[in-house]
Amino acid sequence: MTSGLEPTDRAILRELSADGRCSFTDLAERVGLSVSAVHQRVRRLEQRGVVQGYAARLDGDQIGLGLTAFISLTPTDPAAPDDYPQRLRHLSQIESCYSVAGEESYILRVRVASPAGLEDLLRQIREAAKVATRTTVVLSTPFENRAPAL
Amino acid sequence: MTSGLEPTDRAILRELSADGRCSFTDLAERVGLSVSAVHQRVRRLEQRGVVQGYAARLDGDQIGLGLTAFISLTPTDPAAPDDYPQRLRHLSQIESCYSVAGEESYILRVRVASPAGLEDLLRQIREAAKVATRTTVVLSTPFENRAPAL
DNA sequence: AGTGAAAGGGCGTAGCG
DNA sequence: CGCTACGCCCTTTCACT
Repeated sequence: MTSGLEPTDRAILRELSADGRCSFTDLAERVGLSVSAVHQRVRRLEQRGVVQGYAARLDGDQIGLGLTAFISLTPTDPAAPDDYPQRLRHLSQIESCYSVAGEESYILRVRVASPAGLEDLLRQIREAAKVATRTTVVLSTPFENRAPAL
Repeated sequence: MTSGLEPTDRAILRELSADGRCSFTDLAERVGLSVSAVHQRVRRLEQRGVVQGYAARLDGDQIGLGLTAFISLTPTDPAAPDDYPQRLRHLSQIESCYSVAGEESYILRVRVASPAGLEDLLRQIREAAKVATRTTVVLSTPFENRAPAL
């Protein structure tokens, strides 16, 4: 049980992680298979949900979202129902939401335009979810979202 | 100064964030432009570095990397040079590396197969970078890497 | 499950408004 | 900077192995 994934599929996933817009023709060449065989395998990987989708990676500075931060959430009312993701989903500045073990309950990764935008977002988060927040500002990002080790 | 980005470009980026493999023909239809005009704009966005690339989003469980964690780094030797990203880059389990303000110096997002894999990775990180680590294990991921608010 | 061929459509460059 | 035009390449399917 290595992960129920064949070497060929892993090679395909490696390529698509590095270049999500790679053509089937190139893909076929790189993994040493015919075009139609690769096509079939990619469709199966998509249907099984191994490939959940494709996304462009954008430069935060250039799209006017130059400030990244991590926000840890601690519930203020221990009796409240745990529906925080639902309560926070509408805030589009929150790009990722993780439920975690440890002192805090959730970790959010957010992107905003400025300190003022961060202040505003924190206010909205506290209001929507009734939580205490702890914020860690990102100064720079040496690397991000690298391709996983397949 | 909204961000030096035209509404049309923002529309294109929104589409490519949601579906990175979207054809130029579809893209043109959705943003209300001709195919070649869209093509030209996308090329410019790529050249300017606004679009840094395209990647497939993979299901961690199904690729044998079902355990995600955040690892905070604190230097043990205050006099050591700050070249931690260089020292850690070769560890492919580390998908993201952020330099942060606050008590710790760096936050890493990592993906491993199991608790044993996490233990092994922590050992390698301490060895390579001479740092103290604080690890927060992810229990579940309500949402991740959503398209930014353009 | 992989191959090869064939039909259809998208890609990408060119030239012009 | 956007549109039309056109040739090439890629995508997608099908019958065969």
